[in-house]
Amino acid sequence: MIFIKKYYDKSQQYFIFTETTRAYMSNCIKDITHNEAFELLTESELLILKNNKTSIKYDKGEVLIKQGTLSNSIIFVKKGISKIYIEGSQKKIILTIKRDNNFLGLSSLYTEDKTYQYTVTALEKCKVELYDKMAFKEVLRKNVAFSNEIIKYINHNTSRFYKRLLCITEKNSRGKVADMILCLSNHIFGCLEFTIPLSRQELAEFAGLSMENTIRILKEFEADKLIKLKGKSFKIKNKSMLERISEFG
Amino acid sequence: MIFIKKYYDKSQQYFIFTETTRAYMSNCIKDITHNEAFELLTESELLILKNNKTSIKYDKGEVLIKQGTLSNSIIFVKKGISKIYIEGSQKKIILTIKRDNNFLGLSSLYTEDKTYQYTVTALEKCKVELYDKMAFKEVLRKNVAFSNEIIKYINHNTSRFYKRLLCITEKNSRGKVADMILCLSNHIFGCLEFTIPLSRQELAEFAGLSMENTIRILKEFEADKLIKLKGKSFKIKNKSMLERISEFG
DNA sequence: AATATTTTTTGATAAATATCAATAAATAAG
DNA sequence: CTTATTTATTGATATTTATCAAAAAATATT
Repeated sequence: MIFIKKYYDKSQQYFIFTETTRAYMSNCIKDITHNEAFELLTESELLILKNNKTSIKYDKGEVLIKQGTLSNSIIFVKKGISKIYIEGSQKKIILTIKRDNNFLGLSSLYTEDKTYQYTVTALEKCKVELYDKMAFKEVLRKNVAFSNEIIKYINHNTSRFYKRLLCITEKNSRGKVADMILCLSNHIFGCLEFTIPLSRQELAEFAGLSMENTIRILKEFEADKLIKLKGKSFKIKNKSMLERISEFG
Repeated sequence: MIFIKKYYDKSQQYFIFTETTRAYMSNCIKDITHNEAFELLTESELLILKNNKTSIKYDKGEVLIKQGTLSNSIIFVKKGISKIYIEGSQKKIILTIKRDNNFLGLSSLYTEDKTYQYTVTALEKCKVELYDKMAFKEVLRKNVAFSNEIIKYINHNTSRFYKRLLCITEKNSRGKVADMILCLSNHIFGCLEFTIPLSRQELAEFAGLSMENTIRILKEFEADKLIKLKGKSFKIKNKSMLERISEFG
């Protein structure tokens, strides 16, 4: 159980450590979809939602949720990838990238602060449904199975943030970048080759680093044949090494 | 709205910035107590909990919840302060300090991963009640008002972590230490003079810094008459300056 | 296609923070 | 009360990371 902290060192091996007793666990746990929640609703409850629903299409770059505005809606993203981020006074940090069939805004349910805690923008064309929060809460009050399913989604989200917080405090910059690449691969795209809808600046905001540093590490990974880069297209060539860098870096 | 980032500079003023349009918002939002939830329960529901309850006393330093173990209980802390932290492979990070009348383990409800995500240890003598998770879930299923109140607690917690994540990524070390002091003052002790039940190492884990760096900054704050230190006893002497350091640092 | 604009990349440098080592202070143990 | 042990502090140094500036590449505009 003793790990001697190392530094990623091109000349020798990547790592020097004594034991490897733990299996690798990605910090980016698999996301879950939220569509099953609707199956728990009765006809009349579905009708309440239907009567208080607006369907909207967003183009790439458009804002679905703006941090600080009143949270009047619960959003269900039917189609499209979006990024959730917090805007600080000087920096932005991308909390997560969300795929289809996910709720947005659940974390503003029942809070004293009636505003959204984060901003969400579309990374590609998105089809969403806006549910009036009052109506949504009415359904929550009526249907306890639905309510508990929502708890499940919220807690799943929380788990991810615990991991993220640990990642950000504990890992060095290479570990953060490796973790991000694995997260994109495992969680968002589900394959080893993908094209990201993010700029280098956004990648940096996702990793929690400066843009220059992020780029430099990506290039370093490329030079060491861990990944192949071409603009926004990524190819993972040595996943297990990335995992080790993510874990020990 | 333009802030010229500064560095805390003893010789001149602490900060150089052009405008101050935003009001200070602590990153450590006031914690809420969880005891009102019980008032939402019927006699029979209270009985279910009562029949599946164990009352335990913990001494200082004892582990209430251990990260990675099966989450079989929902804990209600009746009395005493505890620390919640995540154990990484090389570092620990204290998520928060919890006071009386708070649930622990709510974030493990309905998650696929059946284990606790964090460790909780008593910082002083604690009186807690362990509720069997099955029984707790049964009550959740029966009582939607209770269930929604639990959502409220979970989301309140989430809000705090968003702020914490931002704090950790955005602030420099002085900002982090200032924020921590304000958090202890506002949130945990509710006054300007208090004695912390934490070692310097634990303070560092709370701030997300090395111990040496944390100590140095504390001494710096003391030299600049922002705080008065004596071992574990703290006295805040210039709160507004700490707030500015927390906000701009 | 030529030009302007933005994004990405590289290099040099400065700043921030962690680490290591040594000492001092506080607490515990005998 | 003295000694041992842990915790806190200080100083020196190395490492990490951000920042600034400039160049290259990619994209958008005319």
